[in-house]
Amino acid sequence: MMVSTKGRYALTVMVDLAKLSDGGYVSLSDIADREHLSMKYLESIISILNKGGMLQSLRGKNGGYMLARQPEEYTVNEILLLTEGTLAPVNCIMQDGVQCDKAATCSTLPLWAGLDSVIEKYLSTITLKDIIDGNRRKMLGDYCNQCDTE
Amino acid sequence: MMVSTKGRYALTVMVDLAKLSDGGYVSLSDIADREHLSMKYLESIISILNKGGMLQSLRGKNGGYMLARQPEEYTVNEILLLTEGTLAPVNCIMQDGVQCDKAATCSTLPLWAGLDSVIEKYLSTITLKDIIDGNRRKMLGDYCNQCDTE
DNA sequence: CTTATTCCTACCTCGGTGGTAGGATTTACT
DNA sequence: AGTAAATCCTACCACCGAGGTAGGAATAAG
Repeated sequence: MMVSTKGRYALTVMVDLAKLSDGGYVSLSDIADREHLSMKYLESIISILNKGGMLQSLRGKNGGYMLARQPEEYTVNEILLLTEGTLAPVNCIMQDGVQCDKAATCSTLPLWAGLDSVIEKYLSTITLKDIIDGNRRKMLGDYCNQCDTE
Repeated sequence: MMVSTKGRYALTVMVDLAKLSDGGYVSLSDIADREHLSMKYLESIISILNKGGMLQSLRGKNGGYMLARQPEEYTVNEILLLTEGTLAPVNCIMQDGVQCDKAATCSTLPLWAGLDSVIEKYLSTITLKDIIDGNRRKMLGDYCNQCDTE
């Protein structure tokens, strides 16, 4: 498992807010109810998103959260990176280069680096807007770095 | 983390054996020494590979392991699938379809399915031969499902 | 001043990861 | 026949992150 519930719920929250963007502040209890998730657990997750500058928040009555930018300005990659810390598929790939001491002679390292790159490229092309629009062609089908001109 | 040491070491062992293919049986202690890994731990991993039909083994003195097929006939995907059980990046994607009860209405499911597909496609194109040949272009660069005619 | 909300800190349980330990069995070689 | 070298098998264990729960403090609207 590469993406835990933390990252998955974070994305769910962001999508939920994206659907309601330009509708004012949305309370966490509303989100939790709509998505059938524990509000207390969601609290710790949305806190990461908020501190990471993804959201605007307002405390007190009638407070809540809203997106800080437009839905098309968020990539899935940055949302997951913020909440998960890393999306590297293996321990020997770190976010800022390589950590293993056998790296220089490791035959399998290029494979892991390639996998990491493929994942990052895919997640960086999908935005919140793609998700709320249900852009299945972009998400599911015929993914290609170079052919895709859309 | 999507691939644990189990899968990583399994691939390392397979690559090690691929480099020595057509050289007779290779003992586990030789592999462990060469790769600087615990022999006892490797034992449990190579047992999975062996039972999965990936290897041929010979017990007793001068025994050991060798590949059951040619290096180019193994994809990284099948090796990792055997040892890790699943390569799904999230819990809501299973090897044989979808498990979550909210699947029908889930906005983010197509994204996870797409990610799963991208990972599987990449790992299925790389063989043990690519790794021992150090085919960096195929592993690292310019990966594309449709353009790639090689 | 009450109510609804975000914000903050601490705590807990469970299963998987990453091994270790010890021995039984099999085969080659002398 | 006997010994050494190897695979095979079962059991065990410590640690840590995942996936939450609990309780309250601060803040803002009405």
